[in-house]
Amino acid sequence: MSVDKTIFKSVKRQRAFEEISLKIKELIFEGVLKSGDKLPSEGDLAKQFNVSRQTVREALRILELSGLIVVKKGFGGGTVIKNNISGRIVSLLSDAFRMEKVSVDEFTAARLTIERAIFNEAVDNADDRDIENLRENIDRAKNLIAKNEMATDLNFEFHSLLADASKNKVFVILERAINAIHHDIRSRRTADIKTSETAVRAHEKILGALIRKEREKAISMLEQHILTVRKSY
Amino acid sequence: MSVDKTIFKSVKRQRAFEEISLKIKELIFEGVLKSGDKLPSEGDLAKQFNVSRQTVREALRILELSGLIVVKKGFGGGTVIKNNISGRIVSLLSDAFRMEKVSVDEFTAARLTIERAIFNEAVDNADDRDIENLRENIDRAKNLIAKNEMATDLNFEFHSLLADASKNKVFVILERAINAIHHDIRSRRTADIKTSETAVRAHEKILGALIRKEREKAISMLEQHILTVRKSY
DNA sequence: TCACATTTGTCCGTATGTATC
DNA sequence: AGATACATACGGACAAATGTG
Repeated sequence: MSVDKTIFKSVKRQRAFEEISLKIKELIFEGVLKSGDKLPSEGDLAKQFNVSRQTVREALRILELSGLIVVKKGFGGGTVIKNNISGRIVSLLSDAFRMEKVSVDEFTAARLTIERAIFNEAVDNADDRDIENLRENIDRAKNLIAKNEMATDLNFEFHSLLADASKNKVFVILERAINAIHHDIRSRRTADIKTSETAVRAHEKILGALIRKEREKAISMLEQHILTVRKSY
Repeated sequence: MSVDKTIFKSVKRQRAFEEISLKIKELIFEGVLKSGDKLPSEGDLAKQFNVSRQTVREALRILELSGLIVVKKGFGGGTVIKNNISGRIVSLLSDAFRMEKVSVDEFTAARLTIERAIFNEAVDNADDRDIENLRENIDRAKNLIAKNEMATDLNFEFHSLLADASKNKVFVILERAINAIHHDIRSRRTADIKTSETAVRAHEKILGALIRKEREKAISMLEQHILTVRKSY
């Protein structure tokens, strides 16, 4: 019997900066380096890894583009561990959509699927705290609109809170990506306050259905809501 | 009425290498630089942009991590435009799942959702060529198994081909990510040929249902198939 | 097999910019 | 305002890889 081919993958000799970025990455994944921790300065890292500063810098670029660190210059600056992977995913998805010319319809179809699933899981797994967060989101949005202000960010947040309530981290990640891309699409057209208001009303109904665990009814409302938003583009 | 906050985003002064990477990126998106085109050497780029080679190199690292170029060393080497964005997305999703410690059950739940949606879309949109590719995949897998060899890669490919048939590029990207992560999970346990065989038989039935457009029946088989695989972990 | 040219990979030293104290 | 500790950027050099003649 032949051996699984995949064990031979990637024998390509690594470049020094790749090796270094991988080493630091492992330390982050293992929890040795936690969010907020500061890495040594470029010079120190160069000494420790016994390479030049240029090599260290390229390794840091990789970690930056992987959404694992942020770099600040000036006094007290330096590289700090900070998880921004989902931000990077969003950025790449945007690129992919531009390159592969993904249409808004394709995006909407995928969004419908995922939001449906999220709602279904949320019905089963939402706890009191989730319900409270969702209700608070709606209240704050309504207050803004009463003051004749847009509630865009809160309306996006509603869907993220639903994802939280699903208790599935995959959905949380995917929803974050969807939100960011949706935000990107939306920013290209002029917004009006009426849209915000319509959205909040839909959210309120969806929350009610979630509490009463009315699956079918809520999901068809959710679909309606998403398709209404899509039409406005 | 208050103005949308997002119009003020990112006034952060760009670093030179960011500016350069952005400029090249735009040329790629505009189609001025096409897949297969070779960029000038690092030295030439440094002269043209009037910066040092170090700066150019960091810009190239960004483009590399963005899945837009590949770099080859030595004579006849250099930087070539090549789209590998989805590969990068997959890699980042894997990172995100590791960071957030996504469980196999969470992953399986999300996978079920997406594969169900893919199959549904595939029923509507698959053309003759898709069917042919799926059938060929199964035939080749069966041939391997007849020779007592594993058909792991082909079995993964089957699901990718289904995603292709859905004609939704978002699903194609998501399915690739699922495959990569699944592959990662699977590699941690010993594989046996019986699993390959079971999978191919399931694939064959699913293809049959796809051709006959038997939605419900096929989807429940698909679910069964995915859950069987999950149990083996 | 062996030199050779080209291009990336890596190193060192130095200078400048920048945010905080 | 000035001292500081960083990142950012520059220039020149050599090492390593990789096709070609």
